[in-house]
Amino acid sequence: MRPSAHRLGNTAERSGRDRPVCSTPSCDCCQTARIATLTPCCPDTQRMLASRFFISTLKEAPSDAEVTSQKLMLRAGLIRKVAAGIYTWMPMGLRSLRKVETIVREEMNRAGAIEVLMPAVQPAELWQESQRWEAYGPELLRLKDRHDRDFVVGPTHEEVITDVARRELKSYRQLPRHFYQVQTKFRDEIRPRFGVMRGREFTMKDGYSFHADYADLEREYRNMYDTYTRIFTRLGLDFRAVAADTGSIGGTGSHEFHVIAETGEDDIAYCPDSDFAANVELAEAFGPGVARPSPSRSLEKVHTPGVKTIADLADYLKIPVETTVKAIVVKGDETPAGEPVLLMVRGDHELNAIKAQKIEGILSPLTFASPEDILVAFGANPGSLGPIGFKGRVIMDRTVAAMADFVIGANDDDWHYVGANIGRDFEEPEVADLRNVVAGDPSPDGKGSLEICRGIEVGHIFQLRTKYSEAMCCRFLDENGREQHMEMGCYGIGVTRILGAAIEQNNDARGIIWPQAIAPFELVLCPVGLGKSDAVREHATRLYESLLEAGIDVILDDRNERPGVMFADWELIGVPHRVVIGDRGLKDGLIEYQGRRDVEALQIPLAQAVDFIRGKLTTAS
RNA sequence: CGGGGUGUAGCGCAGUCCGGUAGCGCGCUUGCUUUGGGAGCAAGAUGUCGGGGGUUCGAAUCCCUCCACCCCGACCA
Repeated sequence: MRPSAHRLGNTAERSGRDRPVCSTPSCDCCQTARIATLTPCCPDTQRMLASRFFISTLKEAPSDAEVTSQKLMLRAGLIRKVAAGIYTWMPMGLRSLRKVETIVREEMNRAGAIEVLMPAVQPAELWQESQRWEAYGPELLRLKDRHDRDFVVGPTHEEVITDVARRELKSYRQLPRHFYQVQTKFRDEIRPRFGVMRGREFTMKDGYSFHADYADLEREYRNMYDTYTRIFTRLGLDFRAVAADTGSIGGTGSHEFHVIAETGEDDIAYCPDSDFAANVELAEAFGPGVARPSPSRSLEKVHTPGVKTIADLADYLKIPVETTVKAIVVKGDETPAGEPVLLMVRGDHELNAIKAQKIEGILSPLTFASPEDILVAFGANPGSLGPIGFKGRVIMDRTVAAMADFVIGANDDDWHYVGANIGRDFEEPEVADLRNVVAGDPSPDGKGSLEICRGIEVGHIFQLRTKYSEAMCCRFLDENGREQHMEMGCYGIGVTRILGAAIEQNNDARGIIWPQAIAPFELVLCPVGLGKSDAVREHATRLYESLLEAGIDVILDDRNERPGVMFADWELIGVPHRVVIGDRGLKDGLIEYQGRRDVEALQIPLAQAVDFIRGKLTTAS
């Protein structure tokens, strides 16, 4: 430890202690230290004075900030932008970041995972071995060292960890093993956006588990599902585990963990009455579950001049959109390729490309038929298309299958049919799930109906199986002495993104409202008139000491700012609890407490302050 | 990468069309007054006008070029 003048002059105060500590936060020694040296005056306590900390708030956000969390993080001085998608974590933001990391580590350790730290820069050879050197696009940041050897800045660490595992784990006796790390990743996103929510450089907790058989992988997968649930609960976030597409990674099980927020990038369908939740693109859409009514109207061709869209049509005919049917023409993949296929979806529903392209005979990725092909096949242009008179393949959505007397294009420009009926007016088409689910649809698990909300993906767990162990020869000897590939699981948490998501979910006009568990400070103590009132100074100091002693993560705002400035700063920063101490209340022996979400402050007798605050901190989330 | 837009003081912006010695608000510095919701008065400091090239007596302004950043589309923690 570096000796400093102010400490040496304060020996009386530290007698009886091993390490130098000054006894009051606003003592002369600290006042001197503030000018004399940057060494913290009390490095061995949690002591935090606003005057020694770094607070840098902005009244206006930089104009390139887009979303709420980004603006607030910039304004509150949590982060500063260095380049597109690359940020410096300022002291205030770092405190929150560390708290998130700590919770993640505690729960990962508790779940039996073991921490490692792998390099950010990795040799190209490993990526070539897993074939991802080619498979990964420009998102993978590649670089050369001075010897002209290829490296990447790791966007993820499957290769490195698999390399570790194949060198270290030889026997089934060493399995299972779960290694995790908290590391900086780099993904050269085409379009970094939304501040810390989609940065290029970001912190991620990534864990990789190795198993002797699939049953054990499944066991660990459930263990991680529970662990993630515990982590996001402790973080104080409103979240949902969502069934996800296994995508190109393959494997059977995959869940995303989403923080629920209006500004999220993903649509999630969930059932309020059960645990069901899935990406809107993935949730199965059912029909109304009732038999198709029999036709009650005759088919009638009506003139609809200039009507091109479903909205126009409903508007023009003054009918509900739900009585119309949308016709979408896509390319088939059967020979001859590109043969148009007609898809029918109810007017107010949305075609789901993922579902459609999975249907046999439809070109994947889903491709719309060209206007020329449509004209040839239908004799009309988009806007007036329908199944009546069309000779090709027709597939209708389950909901359409239960409709009668609907409105559909007449395959004649500017004409539609009303009173159209399946089977009577055209041949019964194939039925498939073609659309996105909407709010009110029955839940696929049969327990009530679905709601739609938006979410921010903050975690993802999936079963890799043997994809990497096979590609990289990661094998072990089983109890029969036979060589086998390890089963692998992979579990990620977007640590930096969590902070953005937490703010998206918790803010108001004044600023951030941190969940207590990840607030940079739990409590701020604001003395009013610190510079001119001895009583305020004395009581604030004493109360501050008591709060520290009670183990509370408190900062004393000793900047001697005007109250308006202090309040505005701390509300922007989002500290969840505030205590104000001033002459006004002190003359009646009172201090003031206000929670960040509270409308009014409470007057609390000074004598009960610590107990009261402790109570508030333990009951708050 | 394709299409659109913006670069002027630490932050937010005006000035550019129509060339003539660069401005406003916030912030910053100093002094005095103030001190329960982003203080008042006074005095100050701060700009390669994104870079380079060109046109012109003269360029933030017109032309060319490069760069950075942002917005709209596919990826992902």
